[in-house]
Amino acid sequence: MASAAFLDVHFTFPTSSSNPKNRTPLFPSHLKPPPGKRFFIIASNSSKSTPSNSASTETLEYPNSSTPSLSDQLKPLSATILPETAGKDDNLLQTQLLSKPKSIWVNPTKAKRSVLSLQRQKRSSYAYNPQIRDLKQFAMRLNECQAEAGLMKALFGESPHEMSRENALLLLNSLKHWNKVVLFFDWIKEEKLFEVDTIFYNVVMKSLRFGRQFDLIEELANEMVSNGVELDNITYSTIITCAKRCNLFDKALHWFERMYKTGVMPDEVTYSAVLDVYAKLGKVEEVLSLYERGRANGWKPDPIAFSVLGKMFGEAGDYDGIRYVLQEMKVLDVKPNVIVYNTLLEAMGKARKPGLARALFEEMVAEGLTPDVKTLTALVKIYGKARWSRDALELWERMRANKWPMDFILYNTLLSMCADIGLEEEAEKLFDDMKRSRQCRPDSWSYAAMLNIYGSGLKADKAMAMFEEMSKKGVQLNVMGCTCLIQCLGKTKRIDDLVRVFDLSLKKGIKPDDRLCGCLLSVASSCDENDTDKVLECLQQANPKLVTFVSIMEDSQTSFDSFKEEFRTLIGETAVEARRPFCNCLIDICRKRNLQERAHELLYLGTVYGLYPGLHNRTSVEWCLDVRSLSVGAAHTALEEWMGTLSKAVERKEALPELFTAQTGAGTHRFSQGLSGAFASHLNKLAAPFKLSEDRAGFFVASREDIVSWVQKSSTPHLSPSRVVT
DNA sequence: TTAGGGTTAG
Repeated sequence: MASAAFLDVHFTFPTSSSNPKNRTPLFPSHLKPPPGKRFFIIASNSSKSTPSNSASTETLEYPNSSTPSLSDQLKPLSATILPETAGKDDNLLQTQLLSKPKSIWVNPTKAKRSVLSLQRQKRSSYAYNPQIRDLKQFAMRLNECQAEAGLMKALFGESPHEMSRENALLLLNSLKHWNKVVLFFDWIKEEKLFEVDTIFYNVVMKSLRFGRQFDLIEELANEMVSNGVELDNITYSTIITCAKRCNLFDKALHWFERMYKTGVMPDEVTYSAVLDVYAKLGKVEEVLSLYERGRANGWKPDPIAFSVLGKMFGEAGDYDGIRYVLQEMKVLDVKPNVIVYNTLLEAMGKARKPGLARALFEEMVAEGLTPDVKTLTALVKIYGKARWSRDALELWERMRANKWPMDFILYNTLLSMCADIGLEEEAEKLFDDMKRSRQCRPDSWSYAAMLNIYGSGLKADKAMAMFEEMSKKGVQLNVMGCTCLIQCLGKTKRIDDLVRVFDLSLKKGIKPDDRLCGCLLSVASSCDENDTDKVLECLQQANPKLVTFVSIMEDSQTSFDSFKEEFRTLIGETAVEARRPFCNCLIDICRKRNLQERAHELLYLGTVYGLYPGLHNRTSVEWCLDVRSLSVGAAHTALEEWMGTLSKAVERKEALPELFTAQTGAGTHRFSQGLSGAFASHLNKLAAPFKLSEDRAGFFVASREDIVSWVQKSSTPHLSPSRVVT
């Protein structure tokens, strides 16, 4: 019988070796657990493994009722037994574990106790059922029937054939909604037609999983236990994956631990399902620990297990991890299938490795695999984010030449890629393709991508035409499309159109998010007073607290302390990605209204709350002000603040570096254009001695001598920083 | 296609 158990769970064997002295040592001497440490027990009293899928009849004794959780148990394991093995190849692992007295659980020539059964659970075969047609028809009738529970149960008795075990199973499999499946199952039990066994429970659970009814699944599992019906690997994997899909990860792990406790050894399906649970929890160490443990026991992971690992490393943006997965597959001679390639491509994208993603894709094609829509979607997205226009366009050509499959997500991803790279004509062509295609009509995402393209190119007429077209075709505008359009209308100063679009959007049910509010605030910060009021009226409907903050900001009676408190509350309630834009726009508004001190206070607060990380960089040879993530007004404010700081440093005769630089970026990014020019004119206004660098694009530079002489020449204390930020 | 695991969109 299987008798692996986790950790310091003591168990007794009702066999000749129940005396601990007769057992093979649990750990090789070099792997003995340090005193007081808990360990994962994976060894056994027997040199032969007898994996079993059935519930154990062995008595398991527990020293106490509070068994440590699996993750607690895994921690000491990963920290002590196998810490340096993760990420290394299998040979090394073998060498490490075989170097001293032979471990009973790593010797590949011997079968051994393991954490998983190396044999997948066998399914029972079934004979062809000649009544299948009638029963399927009967199932169809039941599926269409809307009757209440009592009537449904009466209908079950009208089966065209005798309700034998086989017929009932067939019918159970053919019912679509979990509600009816449960009703039918209850009926079978009430009628006592035959004993329901594990397979029946498994079929019902599968249906419940589809309906995400974890509570009901757990109820059934407990019913099995009380009725003495065996829970097998299929039962456990269904329970575990249902819990996972319902985001009940603790439940998933609870049932996994329970398997071991009741002596059921997981097979590779259950095991990889659990790897995925840990992966989804972001518990990389635990996943690797289980993985290595399985490997040390002779498990040859299949593509599905590697897909789980690949996805996990992708989520973590861990490139070394991705390489590890590739390496392991190579060592074990496991050929990746399309899904594994897709997962690894996604992962490469998340790890920001476009070149390696391209190489992997070529390898996949060279292996003779045909990329599917997910493969292509992943790659298109990667090229777009990397702004690799040539590769993106070549790929598109290839897709058409090879007649590779397309779907609406891929079309939309291609459109988004065009927006990222600024390929207007190509996007228009794609959009037309899409309109002509039978399966893929443009939807909200497609239109949002087009609005993004026209918006960033400031093509307000075309953007408005898209907006009208959507309305005519009955395509719902989404919040992203709305944001792109509003941004475009704001930048092209079509404020009346903007107000109309905004009002219509609200009527159509758009729920403004913080990005849209940031966009409105940005428009408000850049137009004349009359228009600003119109935009703030829109903002009032979307985010009244933000508008209130603007008036607090303008009120000279507001003390710094209460201003700070208001700012803290506002930013705390704002989505992370919109915080810096909010602060930038608020500073711009202050500068436009000649509220310089408030602008400096906002920059200070923004820095304190971490909205401008890396604004100031100091080394012994160079002090740099990096304003690339600032708006024009915020960059001006930061420059003034910095020059004030530098003046003080000179006056105090502090040690200064040789070089001072201000980095604005070269303006190649479509959002940062204009910052360099605006910054230069402000330098000019302050008569600050920075010059555009000839050899470092996007940098303004000044020497120590320049700065010192500038300070000495400036007789009046023209710039006194309100609060020094360094 | 009749019981279980992995992959796509600001």
